[in-house]
Amino acid sequence: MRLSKMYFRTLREVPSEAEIPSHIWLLRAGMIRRLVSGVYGFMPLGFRSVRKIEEIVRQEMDAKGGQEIHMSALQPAELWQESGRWYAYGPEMWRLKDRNEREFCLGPTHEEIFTDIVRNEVSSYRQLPLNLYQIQTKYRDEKRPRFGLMRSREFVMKDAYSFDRDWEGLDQSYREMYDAYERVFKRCGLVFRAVEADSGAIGGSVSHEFTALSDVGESEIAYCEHCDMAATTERALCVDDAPGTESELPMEKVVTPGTKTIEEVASFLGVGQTKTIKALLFKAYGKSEAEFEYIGVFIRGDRELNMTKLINVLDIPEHAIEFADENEMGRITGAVGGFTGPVGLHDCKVIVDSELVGQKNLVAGACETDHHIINVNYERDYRGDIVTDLKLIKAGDRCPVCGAPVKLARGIEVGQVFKLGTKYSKAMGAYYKDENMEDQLIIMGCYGIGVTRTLAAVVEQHHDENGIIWPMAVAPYHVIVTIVNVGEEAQEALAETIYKDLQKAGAEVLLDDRKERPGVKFKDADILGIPIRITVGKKAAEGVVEYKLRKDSAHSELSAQDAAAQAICYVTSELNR
RNA sequence: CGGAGUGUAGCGCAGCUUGGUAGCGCAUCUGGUUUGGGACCAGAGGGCCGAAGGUUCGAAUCCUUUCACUCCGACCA
Repeated sequence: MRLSKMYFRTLREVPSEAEIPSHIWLLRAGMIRRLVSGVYGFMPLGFRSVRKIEEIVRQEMDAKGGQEIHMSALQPAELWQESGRWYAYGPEMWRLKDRNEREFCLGPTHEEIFTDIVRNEVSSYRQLPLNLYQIQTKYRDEKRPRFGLMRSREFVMKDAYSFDRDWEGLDQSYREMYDAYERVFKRCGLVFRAVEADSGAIGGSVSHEFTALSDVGESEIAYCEHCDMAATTERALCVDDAPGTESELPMEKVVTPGTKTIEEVASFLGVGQTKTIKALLFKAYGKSEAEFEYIGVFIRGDRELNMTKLINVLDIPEHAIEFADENEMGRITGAVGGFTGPVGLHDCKVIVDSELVGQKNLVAGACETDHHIINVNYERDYRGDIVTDLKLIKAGDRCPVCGAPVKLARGIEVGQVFKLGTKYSKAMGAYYKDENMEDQLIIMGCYGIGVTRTLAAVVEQHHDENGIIWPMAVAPYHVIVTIVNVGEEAQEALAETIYKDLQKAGAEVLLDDRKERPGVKFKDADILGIPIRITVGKKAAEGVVEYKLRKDSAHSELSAQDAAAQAICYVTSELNR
């Protein structure tokens, strides 16, 4: 492709909408363009890279026996009502009606649709196992679209669904997808880690998230350097501190004026935050706005609540719970916010973090404004309707597997795999007949890769202060041949020769034949991040060119033939890594 | 959704406090000189100042309402 003919424009300045490197460079390289918040279009160069990722995904899916299909993004509400997710999915689902007022959504994911297809077509155990996938546009009306392709409202996703006879089959399918994912992300040039994850709105029991490590990532993982433990922080189990050994002292109400926060209470009473109880009052909805209950949650004062653990134990969708407001708090506790405690709390479900059970003589709110109670002990003074781990893991906490201190890291969630089990087959009636002509539920798994997010993650990990540095496998082109001075016949002729030779040898080549000054071309080549740069300049008459890799600063002078040969060799070796 | 901020030419911004009918850099077009890391000179085109109301002789500027966008928090591929 000749740059003089290509539809692209690099930007000299950083658009004000962009904050993080992937967003900045994809915009500046002219690869993407925003339509509205969270919705982007792909320009020729950007779309080529998207297709490269898709192709890698296809190859790895097909290698595991996956079969590609393509379902509509437009989905009827009925299927979602069958699975129960029409309500559970919440406001993130993009809903619409047709002219007859029939309800639809733009698919945020496709479990229902694939289950529906399969229940109608699969009837015998002989048709299983089955793995179907698609690469398709998904819609999620995100609360807060952010960071360009990182969190967008329209995005390209590969979603695969496995259908097995039994749990052993699912284990096998899951393992194969897991392997395929490792290959996909490795081929894309990502540094990533597979970690245990919560299954969230998708459901199921076991799940792993593939996280491309990056400081700008929105996903946080906890891992251990002494064992294999690695999990998202929302999933990671926490180890309770050892129980206190001191004897239980009698409770005593004390006056603590204006001490609303844990810090204030602890410093007012001169105790550590580990000797306090943090109280959080929530309002949780059932199936409708009218049906709700109040939930009092108690954890040790120095801990943070893990919201995911809470909604999991309550078995409600995330959008069905909110903090109680000041009026409700007053009604339930009889005090203003900041003085809620578990002792004498009525009309409210009480959920207690397991760690509190063993801790002795703690400080808690007295459910009376400006008062706390000291020497509060579990069992003797209060009990929970539910006692479970509700803590958010933090750096330095003990590893739940081996006890060593855990570390935290940030990353971009580029893929996730789930063992769904029978969640959808049961709700939607997807059965097969076994050897004895008996109906059996199909056992399902589902597997997603954020294709466009992967593109952003690649840029996030592969750039410098001058622009993108594409890994060969996802680069829009392999080589860029720059004519330093268009108009000089020797340069033009030699560049044309190299351009055609490289193309004949199978390389994807850009020829910068624009009537621009050299500086402009070099800057653009850096921004675009094409892995190999061949510069045809002053020594063209002698048949000599410069050969340089985008990732290196040094270049070498070679004959045109040698440069072309070296380029082909490098492309081949990189693609086969 | 809560909090903060911003909407002025394709992009980045100034002007707004103290109203007087819109400007700078980049980009674009023309001519010329340049040509190894985002050139220079001369000239030109391009904006219902986010939208709607209001105040005023007069509004980008003041007031009200609204929409959009970005950032910080809770959620996901």
